[in-house]
Amino acid sequence: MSDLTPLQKTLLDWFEENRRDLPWRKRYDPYEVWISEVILQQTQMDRGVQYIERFLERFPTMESLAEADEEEVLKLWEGLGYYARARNLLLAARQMVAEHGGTFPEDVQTARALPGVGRYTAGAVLSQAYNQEEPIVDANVERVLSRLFDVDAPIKSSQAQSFLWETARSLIPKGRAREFNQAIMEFGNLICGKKPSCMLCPLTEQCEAHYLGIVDHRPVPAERRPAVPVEVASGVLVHKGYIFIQKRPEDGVWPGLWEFPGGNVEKGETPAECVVREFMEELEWDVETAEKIAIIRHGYTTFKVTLSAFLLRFKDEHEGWPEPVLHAATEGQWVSFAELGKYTFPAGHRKLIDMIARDMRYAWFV
DNA sequence: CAGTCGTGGTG
DNA sequence: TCACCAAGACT
Repeated sequence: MSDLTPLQKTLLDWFEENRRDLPWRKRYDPYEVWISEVILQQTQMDRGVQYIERFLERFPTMESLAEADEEEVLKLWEGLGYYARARNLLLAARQMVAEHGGTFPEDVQTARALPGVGRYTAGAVLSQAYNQEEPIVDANVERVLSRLFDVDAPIKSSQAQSFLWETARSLIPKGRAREFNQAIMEFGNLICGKKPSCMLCPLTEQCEAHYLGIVDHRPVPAERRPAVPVEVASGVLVHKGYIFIQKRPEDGVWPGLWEFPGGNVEKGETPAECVVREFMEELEWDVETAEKIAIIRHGYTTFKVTLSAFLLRFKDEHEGWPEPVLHAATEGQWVSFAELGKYTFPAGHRKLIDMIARDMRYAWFV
């Protein structure tokens, strides 16, 4: 421990003083670390922590998760996005119970063979749970290292990435990977953030970007394509007080989530015409719009979506329950409004449900 | 390897 | 209001 570089010592000392209480830091249990890391992928800490606590409360062990239903895992995931993570989590848990004695693998190759475990997550779990000297590079580490070493290549370029991973590996002090990896991430989160607090930083004297006065220009972001505007329309079909929902396919956007049927508004078509057409194409049902419920704006990945939502009814009288011919879903279901809470919806449709619940116009079926 | 995969916080 | 982006993985 005597041969720490100033950089290593400063980060470790800073972490000693400033480490936050986070869910997996009580025991560094491999299962808890793994769950936490997957939830935190592309997710901000403050938001992710709440999901971590709920998830670990419901599924405290590898075995309990392996026995879970996908529907329940998805429900816990609702609102987090990137829903393939949830299904991969379940698949990996079952794989670990079946093949690895219910524990997270202790070597990188085996760990990375698990669905949803990439370079970052493998290093994060192995270093934090087992104190193995495996590096990690996330957005926090990218900020810290790109500023300390003035990385001028675009941060996502293969050049920059190979430098970052090599550097991250070389910086790990012998026997202290658990502390150091967390230290550099926590530092990147609390001090060397998007808007860095250089006034509070104990590393300014070793920071090339600070010396050059270009901290705000590091890291160099990847050029980003502008979000494409998309207009969609969805319909809440009410029949005898019940609402029709369908389950999305296992691939593509929102895999395995439930939704109100609908689709993209084509050129020369109104949103209302779109919904009617979509119900015919997706379900072979002849419906008509009763009224417009709301317009909801939300974005996902490369799109910014304007969602027009309509209340629908069947065009013709129906004695019983018409059978849908599913063309865009794996399952269909008639449910009461109260039962909608048990299903997992994309954020935009969840917003729609909340709006309906609060609108007195719809008290008759809510 | 560049595109896909969400969402809410933030300035 | 809006662009940027976060403890990335997969194809």
